Amino acid sequence: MEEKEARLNPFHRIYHRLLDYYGHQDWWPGETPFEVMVGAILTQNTAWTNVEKAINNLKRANSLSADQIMAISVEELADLIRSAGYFNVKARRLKNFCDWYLFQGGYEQLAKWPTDALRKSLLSVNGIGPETADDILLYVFERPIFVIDAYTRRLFLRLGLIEPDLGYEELRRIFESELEKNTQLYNEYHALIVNHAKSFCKTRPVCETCILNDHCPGKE
DNA sequence: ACCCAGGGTCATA
DNA sequence: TATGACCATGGG
Repeated sequence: MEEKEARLNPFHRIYHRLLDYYGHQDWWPGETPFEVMVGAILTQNTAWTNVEKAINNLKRANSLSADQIMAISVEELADLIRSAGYFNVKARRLKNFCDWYLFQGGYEQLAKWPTDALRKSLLSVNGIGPETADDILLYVFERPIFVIDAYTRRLFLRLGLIEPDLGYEELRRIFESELEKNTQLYNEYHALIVNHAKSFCKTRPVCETCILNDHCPGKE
């Protein structure tokens, strides 16, 4: 390994290895900010492929807007997002979110908010927890917030870089203090972690930590 | 048939 | 504050 890489802390080193291996991810998938926000709610504990179908249904029904989601019944909405799982819960969550979103004046108004206030307000919506809020803050409002998900936790635990029993906010604080506060960096990093988790033992002939850790047990 | 997926809420102790 | 039950589809 080059001398340059050796100077980086582990959190930077893993980032560069992932980026070298998988390349630029161009996240979040979605054509509009609103679509990204809907996707963030629909993908809660759910495979993305199931979310894509739900979003396509909403598009085909001309319902992928806050106004339309508020206009149709919760049953109708649940039917459209059926493939995303938890459809009754998520239909209510989408309505809760759209109600909040419209009341706050939509994207242009929300974009003016300071990050702390915006995060608190997002978390006040029933159905939006820390990870969903941070997806929206990072990928829609382009704030330097590091998203912690189950993959991040698992990977860095296996790499021996974090303790097992840290809470969401504690982990976020660690990542945000180990890395410079940079929206593009956090955007790419989270996307790389998710991509890595999906492909490490399926399409790639390596175990999860092989390409990231010089002492990976899977390397024999 | 089983396991997991880009979580979050609510009831209970 | 800390667990556990619950939500539910679709692919491996």
